Amino acid sequence: MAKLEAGEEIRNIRIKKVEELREKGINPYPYKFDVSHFSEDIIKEFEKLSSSEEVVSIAGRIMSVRGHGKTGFGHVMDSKGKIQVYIREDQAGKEGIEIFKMLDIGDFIGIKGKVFKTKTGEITIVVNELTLLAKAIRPLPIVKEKEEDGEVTVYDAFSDKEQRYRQRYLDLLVNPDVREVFVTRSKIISFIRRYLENLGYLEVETPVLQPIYGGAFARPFMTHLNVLNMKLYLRIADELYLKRLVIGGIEKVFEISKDFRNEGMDRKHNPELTMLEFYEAYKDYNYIMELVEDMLSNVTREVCGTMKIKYKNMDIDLTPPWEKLKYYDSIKKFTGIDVEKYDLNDLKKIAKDNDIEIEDFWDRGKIIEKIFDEKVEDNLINPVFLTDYPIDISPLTKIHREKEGIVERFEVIIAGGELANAFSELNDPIDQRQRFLKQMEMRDKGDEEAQVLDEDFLTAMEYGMPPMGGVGIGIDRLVMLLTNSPSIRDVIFFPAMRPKA
RNA sequence: GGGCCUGUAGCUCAGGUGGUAGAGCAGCGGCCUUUUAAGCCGUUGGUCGAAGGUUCGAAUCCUUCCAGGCUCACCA
Repeated sequence: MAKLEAGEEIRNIRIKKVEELREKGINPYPYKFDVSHFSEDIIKEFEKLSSSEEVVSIAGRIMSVRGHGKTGFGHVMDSKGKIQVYIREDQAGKEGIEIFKMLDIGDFIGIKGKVFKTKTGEITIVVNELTLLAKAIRPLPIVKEKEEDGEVTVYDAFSDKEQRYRQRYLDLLVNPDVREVFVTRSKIISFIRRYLENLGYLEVETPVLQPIYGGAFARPFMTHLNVLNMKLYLRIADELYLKRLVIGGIEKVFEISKDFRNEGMDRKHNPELTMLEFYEAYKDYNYIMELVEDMLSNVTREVCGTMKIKYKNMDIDLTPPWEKLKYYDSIKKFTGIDVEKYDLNDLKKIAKDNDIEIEDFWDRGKIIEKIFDEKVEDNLINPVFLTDYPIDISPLTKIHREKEGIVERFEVIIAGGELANAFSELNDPIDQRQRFLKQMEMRDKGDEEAQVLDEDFLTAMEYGMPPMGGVGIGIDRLVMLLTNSPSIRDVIFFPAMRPKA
């Protein structure tokens, strides 16, 4: 042992117990155990199980122990909940009691026995056979609960956020709410998948490793492919590959994927994030708006039981129809500034007058976007479709059919945050090339997040791309909203953390 | 990156105008055949985030560093 670590003593005692068990002929790590019921089933089917005197078998971790000499109580936790077990020597034998006395909280055990109710009315399994399934040699954080008039008071909750994120398995074991959040996350993703499949969408997988990254504004992660001695990027979006597939005739396509953005980490950002993107040929952004509204309001009802939810201290109603507001009108509404009337120099001055920091090389669109982010976004609590964005900040979006300088794009803002971003997709290859060139110009001027010209993508487009609508939806943000989680770290099992010192 | 705050036993936390540490739970040894924050008796356990400094003496004061939280900025 190179170094004595904290808790070494407890660990040594437990290792000694493992040896003792082996000496007694008990395998502390056997291979299997047949489970007949989950804890929850036993509680639900109690009447039947107790009158038939059926022997049930369950497995799980022992989470509390109360010994009483030749008897003892404890709670066993499995994937569906907890149930009390009661052991007594005249039922489980001397060996049973012996094993029971050597148990530590956190050990996996298997129980065979009949179901009954204690005199305090708790459904309990009386142990006929106790099998140790796996000995734990580190102590679990102990959480004690007291139930009084239906109110559960938690003592010594495992609450250190750093440790909870770093050792999520402990967090999951000990804090039941955490599991709930992730179960909901899974339900949300599964609902969306079914929803799109029912509409005839095909789920696909496109490259994570890309020679040229694109489809969003973000700094990428870089890596290297040894065999071809080439630089590769981890994707920041799926967009350009999914569009290639639509070009290839897959007219309704979606992907749920991890994207990677080499940017700051905070309550709303994690370097790897889960993104849903879907594209449908022959549709425009109006259609996508309807679809997104229907999908998100229904997934909300599915997992929350209602479309009226609470997020932090906000009451949010996702019942359709959602408000529609033109992007420029939203700025007018909350700042009084009619950005359309001003040219680049005017806007620079307005930004300065409003204490909005901008870079010299920025174009109109970037400045307008910044004004929006600073002054408008936080005010939008209930779902709103913001429509018709400046062309400068939307290089993959088709120009507006009626008005110059803007594009057919919308974002969904809920609770002051962007949840979805969608376009009538640009399918004119000549225009697309121009937009890329403009982005390259911005990059040369110092915009590190400007998009990169993708010749291979342009080639694909030049073979003909149907008109289409498409959208990207941040799944982590959606899960945050629907589980009332204030931080993105609460909806990602293993959020990015600095390595421990 | 800025500001504020935190880091003491396995967990949750006290202590702190400087005199090398405490509680509850967990653990360990007992007693106990319906307990449930079980109880009762006894008891172990900590280089007080790290390093350096001031001092006769530092968990406490100072500096730097590390990790984290909140917040602002940045961030499609």
